[in-house]
Amino acid sequence: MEWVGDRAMTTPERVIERISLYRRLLDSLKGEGQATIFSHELAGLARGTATQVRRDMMTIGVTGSPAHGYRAQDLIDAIGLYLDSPEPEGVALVGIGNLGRAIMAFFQGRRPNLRIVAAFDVSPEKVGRVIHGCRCHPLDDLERVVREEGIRVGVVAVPASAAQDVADRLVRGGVRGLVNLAPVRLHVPPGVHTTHVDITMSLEKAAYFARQRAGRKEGEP
Amino acid sequence: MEWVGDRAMTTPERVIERISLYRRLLDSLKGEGQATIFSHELAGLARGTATQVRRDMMTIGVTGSPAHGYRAQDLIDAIGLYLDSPEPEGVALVGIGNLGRAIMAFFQGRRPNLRIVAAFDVSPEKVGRVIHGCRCHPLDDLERVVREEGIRVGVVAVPASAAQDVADRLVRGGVRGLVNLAPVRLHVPPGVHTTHVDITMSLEKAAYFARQRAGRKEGEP
DNA sequence: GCCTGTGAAGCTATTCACAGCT
DNA sequence: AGCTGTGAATAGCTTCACAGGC
Repeated sequence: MEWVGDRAMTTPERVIERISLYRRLLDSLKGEGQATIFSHELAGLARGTATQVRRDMMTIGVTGSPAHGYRAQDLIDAIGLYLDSPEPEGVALVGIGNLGRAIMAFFQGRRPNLRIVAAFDVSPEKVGRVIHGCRCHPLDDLERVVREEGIRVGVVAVPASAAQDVADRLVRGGVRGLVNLAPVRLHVPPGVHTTHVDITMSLEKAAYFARQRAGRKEGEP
Repeated sequence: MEWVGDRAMTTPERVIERISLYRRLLDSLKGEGQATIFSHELAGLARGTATQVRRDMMTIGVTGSPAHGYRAQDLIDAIGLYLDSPEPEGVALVGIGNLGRAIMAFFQGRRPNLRIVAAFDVSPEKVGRVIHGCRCHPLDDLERVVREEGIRVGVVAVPASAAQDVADRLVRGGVRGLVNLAPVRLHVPPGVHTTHVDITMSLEKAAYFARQRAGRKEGEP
């Protein structure tokens, strides 16, 4: 984090999104044995511009060399330092329907520092089971478990009608960051961050822009 | 749509996202019998500002009255005119895992104009079945079916390793708008729009912003 | 040459501020 | 008084352009 005077310069969301993406790209790159990368290469993978990549590198304090570009490991480390919490962080997942299970499956051992450690559902037949290595609790225990485990991040994967109630409980339990997958806008107190993942909206958007074809030669989305 | 000369003024993504959201909010509002709405009310629901709502109204060409605000039905109609295709539009969904099924379930009769009409999967035991009223085809038929049905919008809900291949097939079949749920960046030819829905990224972002504490200061050059 | 790092310029999106209406 | 519609101002983000280094 950068500071100006005694005020924290909070990094823009867009930058956080991009460096999260960079890390994933670099991870898979490293699997292929590539040790260094130029800004224009990373830009190509991330579908951005080289200048923007270099700006982002400035933001996270990484510096490369004109001869070889950036060392992939440097980037990964710097991004980790920038994005991750120093200690492992637990995530609560609420709603173990198809969506919830998809998220669990996907997150399985993906980032060691950010693990789904508790799941919640109203459905009694899911409670008590262990899905993808994660214990399932009844919804009524949400606030207590979240507080006891010191969980600060929650994922809302319940139907729209239940989303606000679930968010309220999570916040009461101490959660400060939410990912909401329900197609509603949550109301949360100041100091709690929520990012909305709205698949309906994305589909409508894609349909709209699909119908905007016949654009001139200009290429980039 | 606005035009400048003979060139389409393409509406910014952000605006499309917001008006899609407005419509959903208005739909549920109408269910409760509210016929008119002020900009500040809609802004409250959408977590935006009243000015921004009024700007968006300008964009889609809706005008309200100082006395009663906007007529909800006017807004819904105008948004439909702006966002929706004149004829019903089919969507192809690729990947019938948890994520794909969640999307199907959610979209069930949601927007009459935008329906998932074909699903695809590699897994033989899914093929041939009808899930959520939608026929499941083998992946090999993707290009043919998409072309035959004139499908222009596709949803990629397959594992990361398969996403680019699926996207290529969709595009070859004639798709011009993609929603990608896999955690990779797709490479598509100019003229094809893709919107990325990246749950991993959202989670990392939420975790980052949840942690607004006085952390380390970035130091050594 | 081709690269990085970065001040400055250029754009885009959002907000301000106020005229005009009811 | 309270609201809409909107030019003007502002804030935020991206790209340009070039100095400096291999």
